[in-house]
Amino acid sequence: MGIENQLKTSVVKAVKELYGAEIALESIQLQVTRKDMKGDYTIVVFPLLKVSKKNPVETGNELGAFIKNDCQNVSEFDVIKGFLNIQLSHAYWIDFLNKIGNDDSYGIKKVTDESSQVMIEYSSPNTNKPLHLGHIRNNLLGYSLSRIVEANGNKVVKTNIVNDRGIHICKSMLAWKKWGEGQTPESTGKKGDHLVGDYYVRFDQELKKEQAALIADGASKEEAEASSPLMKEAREMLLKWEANDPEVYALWEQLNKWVYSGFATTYETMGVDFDKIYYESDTYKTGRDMVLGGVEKGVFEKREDNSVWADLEKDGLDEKLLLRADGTSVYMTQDIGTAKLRFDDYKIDEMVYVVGNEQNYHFKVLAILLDRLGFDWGKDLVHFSYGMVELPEGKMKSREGTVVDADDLMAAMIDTARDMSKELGKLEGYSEEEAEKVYKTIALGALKYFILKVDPRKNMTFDPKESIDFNGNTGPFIQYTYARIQSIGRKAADKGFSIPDCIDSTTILSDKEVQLMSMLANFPSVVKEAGKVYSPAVIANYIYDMAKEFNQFYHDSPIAVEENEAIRSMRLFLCKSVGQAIKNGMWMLGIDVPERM
RNA sequence: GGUCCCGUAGCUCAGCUGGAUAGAGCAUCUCCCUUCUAAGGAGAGGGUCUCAGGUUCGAAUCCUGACGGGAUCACCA
Repeated sequence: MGIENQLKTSVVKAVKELYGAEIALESIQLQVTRKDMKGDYTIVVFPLLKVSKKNPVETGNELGAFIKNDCQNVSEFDVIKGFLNIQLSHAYWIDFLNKIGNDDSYGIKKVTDESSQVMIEYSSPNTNKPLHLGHIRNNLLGYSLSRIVEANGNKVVKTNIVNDRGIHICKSMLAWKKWGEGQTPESTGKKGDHLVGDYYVRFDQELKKEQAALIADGASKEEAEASSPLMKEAREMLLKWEANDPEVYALWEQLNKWVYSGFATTYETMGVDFDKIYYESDTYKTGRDMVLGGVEKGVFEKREDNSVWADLEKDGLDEKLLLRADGTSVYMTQDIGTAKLRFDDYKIDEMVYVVGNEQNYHFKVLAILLDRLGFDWGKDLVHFSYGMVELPEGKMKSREGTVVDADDLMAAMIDTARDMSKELGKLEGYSEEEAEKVYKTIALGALKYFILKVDPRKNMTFDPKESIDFNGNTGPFIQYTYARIQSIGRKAADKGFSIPDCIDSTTILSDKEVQLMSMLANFPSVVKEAGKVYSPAVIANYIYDMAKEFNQFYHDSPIAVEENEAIRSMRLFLCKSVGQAIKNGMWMLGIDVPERM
């Protein structure tokens, strides 16, 4: 039985014996004691006054005395106002540390054959332009989420749906064909996704020019948009693509190949990956079949013009188009098809979509539609809805060139990490290659932590200047703490001290040491909470607190240089445990920790 | 206009299943490297938790309303 339940059980017993009342275990308010107060756990006595019929302090004292007597792990208690603060014995904490100290996967539950399987969709890029800051948040959240879900003992399938089809793709294809002069990533030395992205921008520029010319000739804005030859050409290209025109198809394949190789590099740098990638070009037809099947089953309605609709009025929503009059699919159709294929491929107990909150409505509708089509999990699908990333000067707008490119951002941060590291002279003795690896670890750690530490559902402001700061509440601060712990281990080894496998139960502990152990003890429940609310931020803030706490301990307690052997051993063992928890927590964020920095 | 989300220090954010004196980081100002990594530690200043009601022994946290900001309501994706 865990300590929290021991304490609660003891309270129930106390209430019964002292006041003759039966209370439910769950009704007891037990919390971790505030850091600035003496004690490890706190029982809030206010709710118990009804049965004790005494004042808070008196009740607290009576309960405290009983519990101290009843529960052997309790060594002290004191009552402040209506709060009963309980202190556990040092022997309890040492026993706790001995239990977890040698567990490399502390905080991470084992995945077994019986575990549920959770599919997590994230990233989902368009193949007409490179990844930007918004995608970074998506990718980091999705990846971290997959780790957190796994750490909670679930099997995870990471998946990506690539939006490789549609008019936007044709725009870059057309522009490259018209003005590309056969340029390739090799001939330009450009990453494939950037090259294709350039032509997407080019299309937009040329289109604007064309429309401006039409308007100058007296056409209205609407007329200009409707009659633009470029747009017409793009639409024709889409039709040809759908009809499998060999030339268009070959062009599409070539540009996509470039984009995919560009994306692969970006994903690699970012440190994310997928177990299974779906392509919209493969799923949209299935979606169309599903919708037509729905018409036959009578759950959708076909109109005179051949368009297909879902009536969502009884769900309090509007009508939703599922197939256009010309039979082509829309966004929703594709998601239905993708869902079908996924469920054919995997046994999925839970489906999580990591998609921005601007699509809340879309997923609300999707859940209803999947449910109507007979997917058991349809109405239970999880839309992990995260907020937008804004810049200090406002929203990112691709047309105004205020988009922060993912590759540029990561490269800039690696440069900063390199400069700073060299200036501090921390990596002397490392080869160029080893040092580069550390720079990258630090840079990506800073970026990932910066983004993951904020509550995912909130909009966040990304200040490039601030993200490059490696001091304070940052990824590098935590990485540094980890590196420090490793350094202590090396120092101890140099002096011929080894880290013990367990420590003696009579060792005396300082308040700070108990505080650290108590924080370590919370790790599993933090992981559980993060999994429940799908929030990497919960993990991030927890590790930060732990690192901060450790640095205070480090500052005023000698560890490897401590003279007393029992204390030195205990501290080394504690260091190791904290290091492991930091490493595992960072793993859940998808952040690596360096041995030196 | 309907629906949904957000509003906490100058800035960026924690805290929100109701509990003790509302916490960090950045920025500003002090101090600490002849003990293990100063990417660190200690301290100071900075708050009517948007506002107004309500529920409660107790509200930043729950409820209602207002104000401010955002998203969405396409035969776009």
